[in-house]
Amino acid sequence: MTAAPTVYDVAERAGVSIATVSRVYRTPDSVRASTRERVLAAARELGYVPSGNARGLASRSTGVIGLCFPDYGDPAADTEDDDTAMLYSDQIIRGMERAARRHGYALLIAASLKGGAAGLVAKVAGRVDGFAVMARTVPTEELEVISRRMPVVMLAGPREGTAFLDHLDHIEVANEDGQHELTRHLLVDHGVRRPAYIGTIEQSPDVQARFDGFRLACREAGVETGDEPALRLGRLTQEEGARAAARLCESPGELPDAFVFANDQTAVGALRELERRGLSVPDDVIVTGFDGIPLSRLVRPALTTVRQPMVRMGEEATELLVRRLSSKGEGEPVSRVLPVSVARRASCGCTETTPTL
Amino acid sequence: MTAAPTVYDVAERAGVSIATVSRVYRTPDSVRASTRERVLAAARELGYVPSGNARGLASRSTGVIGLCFPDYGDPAADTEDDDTAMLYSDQIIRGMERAARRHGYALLIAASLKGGAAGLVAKVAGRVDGFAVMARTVPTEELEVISRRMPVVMLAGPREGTAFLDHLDHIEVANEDGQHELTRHLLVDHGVRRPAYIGTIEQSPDVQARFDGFRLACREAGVETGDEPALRLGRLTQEEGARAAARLCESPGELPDAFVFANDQTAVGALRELERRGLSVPDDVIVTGFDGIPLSRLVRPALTTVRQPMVRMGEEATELLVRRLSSKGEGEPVSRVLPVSVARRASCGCTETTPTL
DNA sequence: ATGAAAGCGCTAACAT
DNA sequence: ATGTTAGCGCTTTCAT
Repeated sequence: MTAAPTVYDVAERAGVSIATVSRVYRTPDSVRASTRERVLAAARELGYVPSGNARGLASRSTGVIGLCFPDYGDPAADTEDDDTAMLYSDQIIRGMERAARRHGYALLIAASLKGGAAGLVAKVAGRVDGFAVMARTVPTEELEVISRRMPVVMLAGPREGTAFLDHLDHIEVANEDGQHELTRHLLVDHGVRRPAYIGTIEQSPDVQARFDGFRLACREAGVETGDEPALRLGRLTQEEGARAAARLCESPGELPDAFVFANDQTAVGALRELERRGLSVPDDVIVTGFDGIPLSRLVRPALTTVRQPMVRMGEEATELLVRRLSSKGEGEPVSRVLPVSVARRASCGCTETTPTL
Repeated sequence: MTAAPTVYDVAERAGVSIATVSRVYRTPDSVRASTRERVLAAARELGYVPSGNARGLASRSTGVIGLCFPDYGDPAADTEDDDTAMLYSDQIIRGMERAARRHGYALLIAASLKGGAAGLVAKVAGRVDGFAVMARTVPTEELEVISRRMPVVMLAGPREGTAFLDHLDHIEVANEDGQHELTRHLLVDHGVRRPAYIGTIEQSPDVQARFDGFRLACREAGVETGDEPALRLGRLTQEEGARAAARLCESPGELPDAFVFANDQTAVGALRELERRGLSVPDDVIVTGFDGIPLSRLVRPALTTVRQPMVRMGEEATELLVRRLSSKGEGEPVSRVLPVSVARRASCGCTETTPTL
């Protein structure tokens, strides 16, 4: 690896000053065409590439926005299925990148390490003009400090917990609305009367909002529910979902006519357990999820769920950042709620849509 | 947005020199514990975050690796399906990021803009310690120049064309082997005798290698094929695939007993066209693809195809880069070929595997 | 263990 | 239209 040429090398070779070289890259029109050509030629011959670091340092801007996301451990999915299971973070990344590209920004992504997110923010923050953070990724305190220096937008993904710093921009999805609509569908269109909600132990805002939507729908339909979910799970995994289904089946009294899960993973786990027990979905019991992960389409019966627009969330995050960047961060904090949509599939008794061709 | 505090601010507040502040962040052990605490405290109070740019400039390294990928236009998939369709680039990104994380690197991603990739490399190269490039993303010439200054690894994704710069590290998948194995399966296990290969007009190395694998299998099985694919397509899209199927159905003579497509998209298009014509897959004709995109599982019949390990490719890319970086780029260029695996599904007459639960 | 000072490669006034 | 000259915020010898 040879030492990289600098503006000085190019300038000397082209017989101009370094300022001219700089101009050729920043404002080509401010340089006479013939001069520009000479500079460009010299640069090409030398293999010159402007140092992003030096530029960033001198101009106080990088042309890069960032994303911090949690270390999702290894995807719960079997390795076989590795590339089918698209994680939230992947979708958000895609959305952010796409929008960033349109605005001429590149995207820097970094996940917290399993151990601690120590230094994650610092690492990213030091190299970008602004960034998005998936909730629960970094300590609130760190964000507090950094958001005074650059735009930060909080992404309330699924299963989050942190109280939001109220001066940050913030994007979330309509958890309550989605669960409400889905539940109403079960109650009104499928005549469900004894739905069981399966939530989590630690009440994250998202899961709480979903439960609220569930209860509201029940109340509206005159269906009785307690103030508590039928069950609370420690983690929202397939295993836990399967165990939840087992518990519900074995508990005394009448079997609920619908298992309403707080996410898709657990619902899929339940599907498996119910099949093992020889129970039919949706005939014996309806099962629904939340999130709309790809797997929800693949399972049989296909899972009725609430789809979250994660790609869109990424795009919105970028748009928000770019706007802040061009307005120097002025203006009130924005809080945006993205709409969700209910996917009515076979697990609630709706006709399954044909796979897209 | 307040002006960001610098080492000077922290140093002053902590009553030390800027060198000490710097040491606290780079080599904490070289600073007395009490001093370190004072510095850290001052930093916290001030909301100090080290400037990645300044660090990079002074130390000539960024702790970031990059990825340049092509602008895949908007995904062919319907918007509805947006989050189900995981692109290659997404998978490579995931793989690279995962591995990068393990080595303490962050990942900078940037796609070429539709128009031209002008400046893409420069933009990325200026901000990273090394990077990967998906084939056909940037002009060979630019890479030539840059690879003299930092590690660059070429990712021969699907449908590529550029001749490889032979001094770059390079990762590709076993296209020929995969197509060979798939074809042999059709010939030997399903008794196919008149397979038709559908390739592309511009012979990219990947597609060429696949065709070579196809021919080899045919030769071995004593099945006659020409030196040319039955059909060459302009673009590997679903539309083109559907048109190809139509052409093959309408051409005089016996219908081929298998359509062997160069990728999944086209195969899926063919599936649709065949269904429209009332032909049964695999009874009337077998259809196979190549790539193993998620959609290939979702269609009915599920598509038999060759799965490419794109996530793995991303991981390998990072590993290669990291190795080069720690060895200062010494050593011969590496060229790695990743194994692929055949997914036998319904479209060739194999029992369809139950969707993963 | 800590400090002083010289850059790192560029941009951004300010001249000319 | 082009050149001069300070920095930008850090790391890195070299001293102490």
